[in-house]
Amino acid sequence: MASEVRARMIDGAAQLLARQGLQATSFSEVLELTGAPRGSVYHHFPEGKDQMIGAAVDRAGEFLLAAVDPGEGATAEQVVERFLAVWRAVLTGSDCRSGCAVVAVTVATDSSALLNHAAEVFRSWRSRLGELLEAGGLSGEDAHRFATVLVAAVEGAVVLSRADESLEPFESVAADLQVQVRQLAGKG
Amino acid sequence: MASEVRARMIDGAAQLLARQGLQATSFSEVLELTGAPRGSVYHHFPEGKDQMIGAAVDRAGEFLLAAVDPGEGATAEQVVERFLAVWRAVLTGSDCRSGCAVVAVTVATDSSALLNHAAEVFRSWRSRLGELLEAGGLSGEDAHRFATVLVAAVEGAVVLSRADESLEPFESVAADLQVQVRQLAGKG
DNA sequence: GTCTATACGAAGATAGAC
DNA sequence: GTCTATCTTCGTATAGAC
Repeated sequence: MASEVRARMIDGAAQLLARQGLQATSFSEVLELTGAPRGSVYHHFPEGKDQMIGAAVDRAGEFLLAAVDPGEGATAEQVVERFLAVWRAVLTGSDCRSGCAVVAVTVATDSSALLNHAAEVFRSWRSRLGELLEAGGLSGEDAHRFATVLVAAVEGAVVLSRADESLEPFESVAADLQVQVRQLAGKG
Repeated sequence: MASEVRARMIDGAAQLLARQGLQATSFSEVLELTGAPRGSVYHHFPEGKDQMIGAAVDRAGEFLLAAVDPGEGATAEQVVERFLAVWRAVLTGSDCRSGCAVVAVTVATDSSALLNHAAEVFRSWRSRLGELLEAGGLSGEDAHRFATVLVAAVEGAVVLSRADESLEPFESVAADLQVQVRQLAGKG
């Protein structure tokens, strides 16, 4: 199926972005990683590289939304723990060499189309986490304010851990965020 | 003077990194931005591009340390405000198109030498902010834990604001960090 | 849908003159 | 210290066959 090769390329691009950044996410690398046929590049992405990168950013966004979605009745603390668990897994599963594909694109592109993809992903994360935190017991105001801090702090912590080649910065920030959400939940 | 051209190139590279990322920070771009003579590239950086980038990362690190250094007797709140002010200025002075050079390198390189430069810069920021926060009234434990969150959250917020082409994510995170430091200062 | 071949430009790096 | 010229490699993109 056509879309199967396309999907593999998008997933591969997202992985490469997270691990090596935008520059290293070339068609050659994606083809090598996925085993996709070279001839299908411009068949599946007639608008070229930015189209593939944009799709990879969207994919990374959807992946996190799916991973963070709890069953019924998650507390705010559990929502935070779930979000942290996703990123902890990214770091531990790669010896801290992998990070966030969306951040990698955001800091390395001039294309306003790609920036819009990234902005939309971040907005969707903040929005969904805000909803889940509110459903988990926080006030609407606290929930949406804290969701923004949560996304920013975790993204920053992932960068720090990649630089440090160590989980320590991430875990330090993670512990602090858990304390914060407990405080907010306790005051309600 | 030889080192004057070299210093201009390093400053220019740091600016380009912050604004356009590692890929776009080519020798050609640096020469165009700084007006440095093309012939001096491998005179000043015999080890090539990574040497220039590493120097630019170090430079960005030192710049922030200098900018955040207060006069005598700054409170913890003032230390936080000062750190935030530096990054707010970076964003407002560039229509949110500029971010952090160190982050840009961290997410875009495989070189462990460059990662070490970045890690050392982040470590120096956390360490110095921790000292200043402790001098500003926080307990030693609170100071160093909060310094890490501060760096991570602000770096993440700068990325979010670049993607969003808006100061809103940054200011939302900034407000939250100020509330946090006030709480920590109040409990002491 | 996939292939090969190739055009085109950019970037890093080197050589040798001045 | 700086210059021009050049080499090599690589990445994007296109053309046209199968």
